[in-house]
Amino acid sequence: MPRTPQENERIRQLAKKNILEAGMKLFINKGYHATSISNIAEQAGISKGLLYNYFKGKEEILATMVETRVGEIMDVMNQAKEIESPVEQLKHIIEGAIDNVFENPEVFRFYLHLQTQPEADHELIKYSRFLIRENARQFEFQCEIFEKLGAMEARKRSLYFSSTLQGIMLMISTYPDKFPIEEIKKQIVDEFCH
Amino acid sequence: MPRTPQENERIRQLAKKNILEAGMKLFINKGYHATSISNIAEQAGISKGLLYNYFKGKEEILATMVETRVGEIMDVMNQAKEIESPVEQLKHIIEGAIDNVFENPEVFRFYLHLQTQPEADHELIKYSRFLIRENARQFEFQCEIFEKLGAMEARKRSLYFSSTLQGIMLMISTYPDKFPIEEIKKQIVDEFCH
Amino acid sequence: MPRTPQENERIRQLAKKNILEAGMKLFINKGYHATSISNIAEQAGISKGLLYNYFKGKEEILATMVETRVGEIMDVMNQAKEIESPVEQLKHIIEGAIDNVFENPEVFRFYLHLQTQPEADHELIKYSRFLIRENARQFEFQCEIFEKLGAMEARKRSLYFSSTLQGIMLMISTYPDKFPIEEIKKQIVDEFCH
Amino acid sequence: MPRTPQENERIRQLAKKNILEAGMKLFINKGYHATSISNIAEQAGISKGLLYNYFKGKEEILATMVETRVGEIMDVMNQAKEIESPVEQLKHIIEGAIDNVFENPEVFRFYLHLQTQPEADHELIKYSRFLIRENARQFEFQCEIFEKLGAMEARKRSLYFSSTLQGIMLMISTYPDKFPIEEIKKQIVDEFCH
DNA sequence: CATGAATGAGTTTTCATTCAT
DNA sequence: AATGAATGAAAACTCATTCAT
Repeated sequence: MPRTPQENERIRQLAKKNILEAGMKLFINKGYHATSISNIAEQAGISKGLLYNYFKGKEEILATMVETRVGEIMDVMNQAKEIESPVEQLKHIIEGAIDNVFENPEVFRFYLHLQTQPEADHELIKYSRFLIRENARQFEFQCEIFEKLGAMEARKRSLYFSSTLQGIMLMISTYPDKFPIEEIKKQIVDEFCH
Repeated sequence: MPRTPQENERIRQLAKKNILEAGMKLFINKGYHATSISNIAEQAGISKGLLYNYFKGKEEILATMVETRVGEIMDVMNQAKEIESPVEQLKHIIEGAIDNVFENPEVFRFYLHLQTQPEADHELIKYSRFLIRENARQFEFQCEIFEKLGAMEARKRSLYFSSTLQGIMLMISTYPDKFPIEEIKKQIVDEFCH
Repeated sequence: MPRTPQENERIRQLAKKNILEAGMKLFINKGYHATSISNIAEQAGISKGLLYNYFKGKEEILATMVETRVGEIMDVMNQAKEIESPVEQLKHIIEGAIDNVFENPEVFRFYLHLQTQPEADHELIKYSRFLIRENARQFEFQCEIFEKLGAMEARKRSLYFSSTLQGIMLMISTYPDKFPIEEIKKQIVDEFCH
Repeated sequence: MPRTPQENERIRQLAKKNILEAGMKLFINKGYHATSISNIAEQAGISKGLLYNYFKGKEEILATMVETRVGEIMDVMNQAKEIESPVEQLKHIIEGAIDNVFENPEVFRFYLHLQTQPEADHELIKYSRFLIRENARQFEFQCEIFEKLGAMEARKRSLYFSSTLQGIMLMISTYPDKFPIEEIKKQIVDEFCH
C-alpha cells in the first residue's frame, strides 16, 4: 500500500528538519567553511547521497537556516505591532531581543559572524545582505515607535537606540557569563522608554 | 660579493610588509578561509615559495595582522591615560573609536568577524580570544574612568557605556553611508560625559 | 536501492587489496619515498581521492604491508613449533627462510632496507623497530631449540646461528642469480643441526 | 698578496671536507631523502649558494662519501694482502670487519641501507651497485684465501664464510648493545680458520 | 528513497636549484 | 668566494558532487 502524497511530504519535511538541525549545530560550532557535507550527513545520521536529495548543497542548508532566522525576528516584530502603547512596544522589543541572545548567545554570535562576512565572499555575502536588510526593516519599525513617542529627530534617536540595543546583544554574546542582563535592561529602558 | 646582512634585512622587511598588505587586502575583501596562499602570493607579486620564506603559512600572516591591530588599540588607550580630566578621557575614547571605524569600516568589520569566530575553529579561535581579551582590558580601563566620574555602580554604568559604543561601531561598519556620526557622537557624549 | 553492507564491504576489501598490491609493487621497485600517492593510485587504476577513502595516507599502506609481513613470519614460526624434534625444527626454519628469500629476493631486500632505516626518519623508524622486534622474538624461539639440543652456551650458539642465517638471506637477496642455495643449506645444516 | 694556487686548493679541500662531514652526519641520522640541501648547508655553517660551489648537488655529496667508504674497505683488503699466512689473513679480515661495525654500527647500517636500495631508484641505485660490486671483489679475494687453505670447493666455502661474516655485521648493527663480539669472533674463527 | 564508492579540481607545503649582488 | 632571496615543479591531502546499484 503506497503512502499518500501528504504522508510522503510529512516524512520529507521531517528529514529536512533533521538535516537542518545537524547543519545548524555544526555551523554554529565549527563554522560554515570548516563544516563539510560529510560532517553534516554523519551528524544527521544519513548518507551523503541522501542529503543531496533534500538540499542542493551546503549553501541551501544555510539559506534555509537564515530564512528561518529572519522569520523568527519578524514574528517578534509582528507581536510588537499588536501592542498599543509605544512604550510597551519598545519594552517588548528590548526584552525579546536581550532574552533571546542571553538564552542562545552562540546563535546570535553565528548570525553576527555571518552578517560581518567579507563583501567578496560570493557564496555567503547574499546571506549577510539578507540579514542586514532585515535589520534595516526592524529599524524602520522602531523609527515609527519613536515618532509616536514624540521624540524630536526620531530617526536619529532611533538610530542611537538601535546602536545601544545591538551593542548590548554583541556584549552578551561575547561575555554571556558575566552579563547582568536585568541591570542593563533597566538602564536602556530608563533611557529610551519615556 | 654577498649582500650585507643589513641589506638583506631591509629586503626581508619590505617583502614582509608587501605580503602583509596583500594579505590584509584579500582577507578583508574575500575573507580568511576564501583566500588561498596562491591568491596572496599573486596579489603580492611573488612566488608561493617565497611567501613561505617569510611566513610559516596563512595563519602566521593573520597572527601578525592581529598583533598589529591590538598594538594600535593599546596606543589609543595609552594616549587617553595621558589626559587628566575623566570627561575628556571618555570623549577621547569615543572620538577615537568612532572616527577609526568610520574611516575604515571594513577593517572593523573584519576584526568583528574574526571575533565572532565559532568556538571550534581551532585555527582561528585563538585570534578571536585574543581580540576579546583586549576588549576586556579596554573595559577595565573605562571602569576606572566611571569611578573617577563618581558614578554609582560604576561597573554597570561602564558596561552599558561599552555596549553603546560597541553598538555604534557595529552600526557604522554595517551602514557606513547613512550614518550621521556627529549626531550620534553628541548623543553618547550627552548621555555619559557629565 | 543501495548496495547491501556486505556488498560494500566486499568492494572495500577488493579495493584495499588492489591498492596494497599496487603499493607493494611500487615500494619494492622504486622505494617508499620515491613513490608518490599519485603513482600508487595510477598503478591501482583509481583516483587519488579514492585512495584516501581507503588509507589515511602512504604510511598506512606501508603499515598494512608490514603487519602482513610480520604475520607471515609468525606463521612459519608457529609451524615450526608443531614439530617434535629440535633438529627438524631448525631444518624447517632454515629451509623456510632460505627458500622464501630465494623465491622473492626483492621482498626480503625491501624489508631489510626498511629495517636499516635511519633512526631519525620519524615516519619510518617505527616500522624498522617493529621488524627488529619481530626478529628478536624469532631469536628467542631459536634459543629454546638450541637449549633442547643441549648446546653449551645456547644463547651464544643461537646468536651465531642467527647471524649465519641472516647473512645467507642477505647474500641471496644481493646475488640471487649466482647463489647455490642447496650447497649453502647443506653447510649450515651440517654446522648447526646435530 | 694573492694566495698561491696550492693554498687555494688546500682551502677548497677543507671546505669540501666540512660539507662532507655535515652531509654524512645528516644522511646517517635522517637518511638521504629526508635531508635537504638547506639542512646540509646549515649543519656545515655555510650558505646554500656556497655549497653548490663545491658540489653539483646532494647526489655528488653522497657519491664522494661512497667513494671514501669503498677506499677504506680496499685499504683493509690491501693490508690483509701483505700478510703471509692465509689463516692470519682471514683473522685480520674478521677482526677488521667486526671491530669496524662494532665501533660505528650506524655507519654500517647506513651503507647496508644504501646497498638494499630498490632497483628503480635511479638516483641511488648506482651507489648500491657500486657497493655490491666492491663486496664481490672482497669475495674474490677471500676465495683465494680459502684456496690457499686447501679447502675443497673453496668457492662455496668462501661464500658460506662471507654470508656468516655479513650476517654478524648485520646483527651487530641491529643489536649493538647486546652483542658479545669476542665470543662470536671466536666462533667464526674456530669454524673457518684452520 | 538510500547508499557510499568514485572522481578531480583545488589547496597547502616543501625543496632543489638559480642568480643578482 | 659568498649570500640568501626568489622560483617553480611536485607532493600530500581535502571535499563537493555524481552515479551505479
